[in-house]
Amino acid sequence: MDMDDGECSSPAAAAGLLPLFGPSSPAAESLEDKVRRVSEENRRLTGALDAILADRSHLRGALATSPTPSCHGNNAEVAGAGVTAEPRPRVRTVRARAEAADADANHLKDGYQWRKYGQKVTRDNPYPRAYFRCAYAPSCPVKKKVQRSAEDKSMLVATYEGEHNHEQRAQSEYVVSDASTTTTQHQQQAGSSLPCSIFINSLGRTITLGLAEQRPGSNAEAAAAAVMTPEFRKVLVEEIVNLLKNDAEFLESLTTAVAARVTERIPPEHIF
DNA sequence: CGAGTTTGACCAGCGC
DNA sequence: GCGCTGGTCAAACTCG
Repeated sequence: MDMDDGECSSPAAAAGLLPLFGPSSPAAESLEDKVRRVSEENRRLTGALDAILADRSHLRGALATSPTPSCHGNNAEVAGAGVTAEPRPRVRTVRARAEAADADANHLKDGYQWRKYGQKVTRDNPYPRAYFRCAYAPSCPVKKKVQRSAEDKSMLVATYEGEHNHEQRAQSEYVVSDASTTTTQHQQQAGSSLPCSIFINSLGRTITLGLAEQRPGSNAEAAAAAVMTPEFRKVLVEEIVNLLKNDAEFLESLTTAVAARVTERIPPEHIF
């Protein structure tokens, strides 16, 4: 998904144009126009998602037919989610394409500082798994496991465990979607939780979508079917739209682009 | 010299 | 009980 809009930062945007999503939008663009454009954007995103989902379908197929991968250790910890009433550490799985600088090390930039405390070669993956703790706050309970995908070595799979008890976002990268809990819950809570992860990198103008790792005992085919439903895709698009609305950099770029478009349409005689 | 990383050892959980 | 596996520890090492 190409989010690169080119160089579009401007002093006007920095000075603060009228808010695009606010109640006092300029009359230059009618509400219907805005709705139409948002709908078009929605369709465009849906199309892009179709392509992504199609690309993932063969992986899901392999997942459904192969013997349960990664069915020990950390995943076993997750396997009980939903079975017991005990609160468990929040577990999120994020897949992201490794940047060139990260290609050698199992580093996945997510805005937090991490300290590596271990590395292990696991049975199902020839690539070593790295273990990280949050280095920002010693008391922060969050842990992260990063391992290169065995299927696509350019993909890094990061598993986050727990919640940060502090605020520290050093970069404009947000890990947004929750890939925790069981597949059953994904299906039941399709309106609030997606069985995949979304990784938005505003700096690189990229969005990476990834399916969550299948948990032991989950029905991979059912999960794949759930992913392909129009409801899921609608929820996914809504999630992305919400995320982009909250992304200051994206909003700034969008505002600037819209301002430029509006300026183009203003007759020269109306420009001082 | 201090902070961060590496890596072998150790421990706990699980299945047989 | 034993072996296998993932997770963690901590001493040694590296780097700025």
